[in-house]
Amino acid sequence: MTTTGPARDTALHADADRPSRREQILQAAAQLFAERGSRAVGVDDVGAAVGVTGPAIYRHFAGKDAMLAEMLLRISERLLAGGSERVAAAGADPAAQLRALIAFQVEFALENPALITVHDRDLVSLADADAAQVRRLQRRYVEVWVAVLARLHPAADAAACRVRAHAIFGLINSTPHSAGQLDRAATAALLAGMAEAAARAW
Amino acid sequence: MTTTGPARDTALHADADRPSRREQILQAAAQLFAERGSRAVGVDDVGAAVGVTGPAIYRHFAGKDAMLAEMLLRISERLLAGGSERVAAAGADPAAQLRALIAFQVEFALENPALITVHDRDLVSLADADAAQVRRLQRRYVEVWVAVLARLHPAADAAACRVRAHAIFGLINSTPHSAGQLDRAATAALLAGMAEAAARAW
DNA sequence: CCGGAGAGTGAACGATGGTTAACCTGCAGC
DNA sequence: GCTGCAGGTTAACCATCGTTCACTCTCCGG
Repeated sequence: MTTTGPARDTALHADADRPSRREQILQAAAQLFAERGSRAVGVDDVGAAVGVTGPAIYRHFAGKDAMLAEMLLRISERLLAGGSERVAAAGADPAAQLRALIAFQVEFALENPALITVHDRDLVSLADADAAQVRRLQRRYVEVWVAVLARLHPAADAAACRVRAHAIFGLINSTPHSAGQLDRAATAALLAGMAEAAARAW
Repeated sequence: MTTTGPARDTALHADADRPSRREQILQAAAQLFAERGSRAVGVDDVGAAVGVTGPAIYRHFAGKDAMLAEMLLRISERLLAGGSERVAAAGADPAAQLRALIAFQVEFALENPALITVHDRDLVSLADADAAQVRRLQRRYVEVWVAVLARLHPAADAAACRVRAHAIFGLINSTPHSAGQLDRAATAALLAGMAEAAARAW
């Protein structure tokens, strides 16, 4: 197993638009973690996926856990930031806000099935402090949804809205399980329709 | 083929209503696997959870993988059998069949959150042959749903129904994420309502 | 009373895999 | 040209953990 040509080129004349080695590692790791689970993936595997040996990882990350922690933190941050942003941009109508949130989540899930998979499968593999941080971010994202759902269901209490939000996440985040069944646009439309129906039910 | 009858060996012990040691182990393992992930749980942990040492497990299972394999196979079998049964008992009306399937899945998910969690998180930790067997059962269960959904949406093709089925599973199987928010009955009603709305959307 | 099977124990073995150490290399900038 | 740092490499270290082994101990059937 020797290094192939292209990996060398990027190291030589650091192309600005080409992702850095660090980003390559994170992306490759996400893919592998999603396929086999983080604990079943060795540092050597991640290295091999980007054309280096295992210990080279330690030039870019403090360790395997740090890699996973950064991965999950980034996902949670992207979701929270993106969700908040879309709601703010959707005006004051809760129905429009809901549609914006759904569109965002569907888009994210279809664009990053590996991240979605790792996000909830490997949270338990995190050190306590990191897991707590990720959960804090997740909770805030959930509350963004809950705020919108609460305005759509004035009679429902927050707990019910939370259950509802998690259910919608589960619905939309099912994409890794149904990959390759339909083309992207059709899947997006179907999931968005289902999510909206589920959000409004009762 | 180590699948023996349910509680046959309880006859050996005086108190027959207590589950056999083998069943205790499976149940404790399911709980631990759900909490930390199967690869993070040691044989010693499972043993300790039922009051024995690690190696004692080997009196009841060929190994750790065999334990996980039996766990996942049982879940898949229970789902397939239960789903098929409920559909058959629901008569010819596809709407009634759908309600029966939803009620069954909701009931199962609320009754066995740990099994639901392990079922889709630790499938990747299985040996190839076992994983293939589990996936075969899962596929058959999905097809039970697809058959019902296809009759509700005559214009939709099988692929769309499959996406729909996975989305509904995701919705209902979100229970481990929203545990403790509402009481069981309220959660069941909410999820069933959302699932039905999602199933009928468009 | 006796012997065998089932169940459990503590100790040891071996593989796996994360991490570290020591060493190499090639461009950057005085 | 020297020097330094960024990034890689190989080899070794070490902890963890699944698994096996050689024993007990305790029922129970004959």
